[in-house]
Amino acid sequence: MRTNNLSKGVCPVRSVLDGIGGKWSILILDILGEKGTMRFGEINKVLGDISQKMLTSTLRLLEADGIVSRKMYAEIPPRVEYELTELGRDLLPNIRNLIAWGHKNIEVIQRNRESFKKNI
Amino acid sequence: MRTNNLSKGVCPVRSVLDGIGGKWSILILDILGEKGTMRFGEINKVLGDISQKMLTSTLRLLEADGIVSRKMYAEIPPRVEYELTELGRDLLPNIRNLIAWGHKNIEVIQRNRESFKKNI
DNA sequence: CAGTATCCGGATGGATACTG
DNA sequence: CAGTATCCATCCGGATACTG
Repeated sequence: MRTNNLSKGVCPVRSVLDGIGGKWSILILDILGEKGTMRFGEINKVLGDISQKMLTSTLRLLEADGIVSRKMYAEIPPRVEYELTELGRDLLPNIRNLIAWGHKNIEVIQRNRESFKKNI
Repeated sequence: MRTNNLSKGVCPVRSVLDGIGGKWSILILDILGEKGTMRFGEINKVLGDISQKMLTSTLRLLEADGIVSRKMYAEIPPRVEYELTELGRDLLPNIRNLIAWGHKNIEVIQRNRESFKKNI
């Protein structure tokens, strides 16, 4: 399926993974998968320490890939709702597995990091 | 399990995901999982367009987490071999699933990106 | 061979102010 | 409310040169 050359031109999967490999994408997908539909401010609040700028650009990226949908309501004040598309819901289990793995192994990894620091 | 607050202090899983969320980590884990044991130069060659610097630092990061092991042989010229640890092999299926998902949906995503660009 | 050291440009990401 | 625009510091990552 894959050749033994992973350079960018030969392995286009990299461009896909780059999209969801961003600093915030996984978190956003996870929380959207859990809540179903969320407003901009709601996501912003749940994530806690993301800036408006990063949230906007990450949502745009996911929207461009067709992983997240964006619905704007012509109201005052404006309301914008985000949710996973079918593609996004298909991706979700993979994300969830990764997060679950992280949870399961977080103590081990933190110990590994500690002992690695000492053996320098 | 998880609260509704994903900020860094509250959700330590983020630090774990940050490690494997690097630009090259997924690729390296995948290829190591396939080949079993690889030398530095071999990985460098397969990845094609990674710099020595990035390969070194990514390998160090994965090593610190205990996901990759590093064995150095006192020879001239030196030989260093990398392979997945048990923890790394446990992580591998998740990585593989993500890559498989990327392969499966790459055409759709590329089309989505195209049409998104036009509708601006 | 498998790195380390250094330099450097560009991308990333935060803070702030402003707008429909 | 949900952004956009701008400025700015930091980090990322490539190129190059050097070393055990």
